[in-house]
Amino acid sequence: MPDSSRHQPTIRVLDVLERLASAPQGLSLTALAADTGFSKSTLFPIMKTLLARRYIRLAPDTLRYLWGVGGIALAGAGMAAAPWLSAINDEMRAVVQGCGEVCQMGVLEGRDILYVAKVEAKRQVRLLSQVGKRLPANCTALGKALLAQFDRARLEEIFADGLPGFTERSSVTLDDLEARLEEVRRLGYAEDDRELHEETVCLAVALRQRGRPVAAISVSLPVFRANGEAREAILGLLFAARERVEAMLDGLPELNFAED
Amino acid sequence: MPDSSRHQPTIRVLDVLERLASAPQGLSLTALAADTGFSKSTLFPIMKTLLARRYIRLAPDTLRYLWGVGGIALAGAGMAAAPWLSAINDEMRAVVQGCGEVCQMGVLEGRDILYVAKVEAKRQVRLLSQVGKRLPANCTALGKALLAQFDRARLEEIFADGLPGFTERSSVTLDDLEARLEEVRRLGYAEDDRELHEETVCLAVALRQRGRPVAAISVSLPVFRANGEAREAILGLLFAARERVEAMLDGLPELNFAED
DNA sequence: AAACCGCATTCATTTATACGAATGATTTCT
DNA sequence: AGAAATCATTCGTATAAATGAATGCGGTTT
Repeated sequence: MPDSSRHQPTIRVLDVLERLASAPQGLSLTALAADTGFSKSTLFPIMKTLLARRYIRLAPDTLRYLWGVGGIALAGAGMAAAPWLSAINDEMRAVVQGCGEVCQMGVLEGRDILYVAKVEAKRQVRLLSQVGKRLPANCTALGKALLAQFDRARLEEIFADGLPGFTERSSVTLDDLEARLEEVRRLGYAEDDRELHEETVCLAVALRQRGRPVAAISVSLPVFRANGEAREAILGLLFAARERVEAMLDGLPELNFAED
Repeated sequence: MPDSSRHQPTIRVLDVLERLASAPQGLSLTALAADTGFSKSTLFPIMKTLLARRYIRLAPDTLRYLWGVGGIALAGAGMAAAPWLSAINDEMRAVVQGCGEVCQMGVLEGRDILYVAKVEAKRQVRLLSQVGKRLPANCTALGKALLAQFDRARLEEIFADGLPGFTERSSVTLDDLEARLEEVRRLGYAEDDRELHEETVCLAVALRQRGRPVAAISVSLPVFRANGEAREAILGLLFAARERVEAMLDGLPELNFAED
């Protein structure tokens, strides 16, 4: 069936941009073809065009495609449309500077978390997430931080197709999820303890605009570094960031993340 | 001749994204078709796909396409690759807050200025530029701020195909351009007095990383508001922003805007 | 030095997309 | 209230792009 919302040429371009956006050290054409599932000959003219428009550039030594100034220009445009993104990004950088772990921001999209921004740390963690990608909200700290605003009825709507699981610790029943969300409401933050990935822990707080959660930020770290001391420090940073961001958001017109 | 660097499907997607990126109040499908030169039926499936991926969203009341969270995610990726962009953007916002006029940032690309970021002001100016677009460097304040680093020989290389002109005040000879660049070096800022557009004036300063200019920021305003007092105020803001940005850039690894 | 690997690039054919005209739905003007 | 304008959407056909196999190129191994 020719579904007009699955226009292949457009999908190809977006996939390339997204894949490249979260590959700081770049990707070769072959690697990109393998990653996206499109043939090299299909991608070739696309890459040439993106190069000509400077959305990407070729690493001078190795033949790898990197994010370029054209793409950065889009980022500039995005910030013009969403000035709060830049401010939140600064707070995320402060968090990363404070704890040395990667910080991410996400918004809720149906039953998924859409990863919207990321600030890398020196000590890298292998993450399943990447900017532009989606992961089930019930398996992520970001997701649970945002799902905590909903009652049982709303959750049933959202997860009408069931709760996907990644590891054996993932909440795959509504009852389990609801118990964890109650915990989130009580503590003021959400946690993902190896629910998405066996070796990764995440802590997240929701960011509210005039009481309404609009996004969430999280810190991810490998389980072997997630001792009590580190967690305390990270939570302190997240709470401080939340306070500053919310003060800023309350002064802005309403952010709209309407579903349709 | 089928030039692989002018792949139409890719161009269409980029044009749509760029056009929409610099339209804060959104565009209808028809307006977008008129703007980009593609037919509505061509754009239709592209828009549907961008909608499905949340790159754009439909304004609930009016049927206009707006920049969406998916696009914002790309912006997040761009900022992850270019953290300095967010910092510069903050300085640009400070400039706009100080003078109430639009502030833009650009990088040099051959003989053109590529507009990389923009912070809008309440009092809008009709600008020829928009984020992602290119304009001849010799006709813009941003361009001249950055061209001032080059000697005669390098300028001859860059403008081997001649100097394009927009108004009768545009510098269309190398001699004229060079005299103006000398002025830029002397004063420490560049000016475009109705050289791009009959009713617009721009002031720009180059941003240097360890002495090497990497980008420039400018303020644009209509000629009827460009009195001596306003100019003084704007230059003060630009100089202050430059100082803070350069202090920040000097602490970062080298920015790469390689041509190829 | 010859054979090999990983890479970008080209080519002919199949296949999917783009276009302009026509339709239907909604809003704006008189 | 009626007419005109504006908008999204669909359709058949002309056209442009996608595909996988084949080619060419630089560096590395046998």
